[in-house]
Amino acid sequence: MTGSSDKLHLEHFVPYRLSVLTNIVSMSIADTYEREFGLTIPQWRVIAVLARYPDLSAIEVAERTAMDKVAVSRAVQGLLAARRLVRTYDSGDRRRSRLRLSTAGKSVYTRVAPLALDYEKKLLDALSPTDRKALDRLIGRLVARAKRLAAP
Amino acid sequence: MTGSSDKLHLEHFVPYRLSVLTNIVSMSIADTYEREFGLTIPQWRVIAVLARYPDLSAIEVAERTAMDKVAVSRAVQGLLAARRLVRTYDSGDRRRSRLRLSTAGKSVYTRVAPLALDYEKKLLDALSPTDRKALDRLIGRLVARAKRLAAP
DNA sequence: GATGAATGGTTACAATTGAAACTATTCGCC
DNA sequence: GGCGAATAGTTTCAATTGTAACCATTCATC
Repeated sequence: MTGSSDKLHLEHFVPYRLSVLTNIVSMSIADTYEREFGLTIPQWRVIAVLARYPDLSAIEVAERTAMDKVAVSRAVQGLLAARRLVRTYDSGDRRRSRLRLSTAGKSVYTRVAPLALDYEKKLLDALSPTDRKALDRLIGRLVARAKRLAAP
Repeated sequence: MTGSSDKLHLEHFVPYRLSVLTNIVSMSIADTYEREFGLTIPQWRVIAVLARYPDLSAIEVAERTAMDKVAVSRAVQGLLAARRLVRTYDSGDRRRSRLRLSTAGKSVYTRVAPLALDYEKKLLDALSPTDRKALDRLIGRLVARAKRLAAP
């Protein structure tokens, strides 16, 4: 019994479709952040996580943003140069940085966060409340599964 | 009435979660294709679409793979160098190429396609049949909406 | 308390990607 | 049939990203 699923059509292949969706979404967002705030997406992620959890180290930021430490290091450099971040070092372990938003950084956050939520809202307006819940659950399950499949 | 949705938590922000999911999936796939077949993802997309629709031009390939013409040009170069593709030119319009898989290219396709479908199957095993249908529908709607939001 | 392994973070270099300019050909129009 | 605009595809150069090597500091063990 050979279902339609055993022939490969790119336009029905889930990894491809996810990639197309994510690209469109990420590019829309990146455009806005870059144009209006001079922020890259990695920089925005760092700001978002530090707004909620101040005084994380770079590695802790990496864990919470799904970025690697090099990406965090570069995002932090940019934000420091723009004076949107203040960096000190842990007195107990001088390898560890402590990162927090400057006043300017907080201001960027309070201006960008509503835009981000607004975009998300507009995107999810395509779905019914039930579908929104389903999407959330599906993404969670797929991430868990994809991680397990990638593990070895 | 301020629901939980008006504070931004990266870990619940749909564009972020989509990006994380897509990265994990794409990297798993890219690893396999690269390691076992020396194929990049753009190259794989070109092969997949030409397996189904032979004799497309580069621009037609671009339309069907959501890639831009530069990405297609580079993928085609790699595939030509590996002798996995044959290129001729349209006799009526000599700007247009006609691309088709060589014997070697077809052989790559028949070996990669089952792996791709198998990965997709394993990924979707995390979901019930109902959820799989739902995912398909949700992705479709989100793509349509994201395109409209990006349009202006 | 010295010494090698581990950790936090940065830097350097190569590979990938994106944007714009470029070539070749064809189309539209007079 | 000639001339400017448009199209197919490539190339070039800069910017981004990935990988590995690299410091500095701390930890574990002796």
